[in-house]
Amino acid sequence: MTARNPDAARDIPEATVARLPVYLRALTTLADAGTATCSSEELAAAAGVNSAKLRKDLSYLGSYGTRGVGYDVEYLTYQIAREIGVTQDWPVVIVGIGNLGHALANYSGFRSRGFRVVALLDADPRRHDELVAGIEVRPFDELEHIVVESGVAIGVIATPAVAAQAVADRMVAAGITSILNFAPGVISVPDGVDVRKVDLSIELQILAYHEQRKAAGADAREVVR
Amino acid sequence: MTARNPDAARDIPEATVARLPVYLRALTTLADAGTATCSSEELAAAAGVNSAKLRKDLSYLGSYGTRGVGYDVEYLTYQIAREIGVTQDWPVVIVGIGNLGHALANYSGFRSRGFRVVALLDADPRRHDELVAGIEVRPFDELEHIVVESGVAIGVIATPAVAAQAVADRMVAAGITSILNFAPGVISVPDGVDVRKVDLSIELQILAYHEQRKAAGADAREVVR
DNA sequence: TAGATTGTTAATCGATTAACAATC
DNA sequence: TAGATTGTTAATCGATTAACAATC
Repeated sequence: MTARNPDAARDIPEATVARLPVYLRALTTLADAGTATCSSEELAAAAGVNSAKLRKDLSYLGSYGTRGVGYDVEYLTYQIAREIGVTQDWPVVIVGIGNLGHALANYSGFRSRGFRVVALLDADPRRHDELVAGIEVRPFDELEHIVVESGVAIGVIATPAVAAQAVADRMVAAGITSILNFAPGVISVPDGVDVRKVDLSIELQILAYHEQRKAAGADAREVVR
Repeated sequence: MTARNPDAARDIPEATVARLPVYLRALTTLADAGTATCSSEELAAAAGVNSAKLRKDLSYLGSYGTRGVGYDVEYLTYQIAREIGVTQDWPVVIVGIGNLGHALANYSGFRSRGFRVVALLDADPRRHDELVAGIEVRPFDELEHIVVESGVAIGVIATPAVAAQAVADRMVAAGITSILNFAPGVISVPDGVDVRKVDLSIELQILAYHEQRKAAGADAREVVR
């Protein structure tokens, strides 16, 4: 291996990192619409942020725009993709091929956005050998083997909550260092392993909180009227 | 309607609101394990945050703990549920019954966490009358009717990206004021409507960014060795 | 050159954290 | 009372934003 990307150490704020994929998606939309160049104002609108924030975010990556002109869509797309690390595909395993696992395996955006599903694993023998999105479902015990063979660094957990911690432990032991967890509840992992969590009912509850306050305001106005 | 919840106006920071559902989940876990009382330290551990943050968050709701003792699990559960607004069920419609819509409709955590799926809608006639999770899939055109009849305030979009904006527009016109969007891409809505977005490939790209930096560090160490 | 737009500065705002007085 | 733990304060840290000098 060679020494590369020496400025990878330059640290980009976490809030900015979380928006880079949003910019990438917005740039793709612009490119599909035939746009070759865009201003920070246009790109910000497409991404749903304000332009000051966009420019500040991009400034952490470097100077990829032209004053008075804007950004070259293709060039900026490449620079952001490179910074995120999705100029090549990352091999991914999905564990838990229930309803959600099916949906994830079939998600076509995967491939086009820097990821390649190399294996679908499930502990239930009744699911084995089934084809999902053209990929055979294999026993969970093959995890270690697959991680080593395919150089998998990222794992997706789509199991029921009770199984999630055990799956995470096995993933970490096998060498996986990034986990996307769709199972409800907290999983704990050693330092150096990143976990991101997607929880449907948490998202809905956050909406419910705001919804309740809107309703409370409406009630109050109703009473006054 | 009666005037209620006068302190609903007291504003709770957004970061705190986003964690309240996490605390609720952690409390449920503790209750299931038979725990009647817990310290901020224990609850924080179960929720995956530090205890100072937990206490600060809870302080926005009121004083529901006992110094020297801790929190009564059942009482705190109720107080947080009340604050979030999930002491009764919110009716929800899901639009787009593909793989993901199926998974969402079948998600059992829905019902137990304050939500009730009242309708599944899809624009494709071939999906109509199909039963998903015991609920009949109905034409998208019934949206307005269902929203009014069932008093739906929260809508879930699980359609392909191209349809998402049109669905959102119809939802807003029908009176929905909170949207959970699983379709990739930005949707725009008027002020007063809340949108939360769940995007699989964005989550994976955030993991990829950190993964790449771990790999870069390993490379550098490799070269030095 | 004149107009446009970036990249950066500096002020402001919000979130986190440690420490500890209050109090059970 | 002594020990434990909350609720709050205040300091710190990180994120957002407006404004504008730099520059195409």
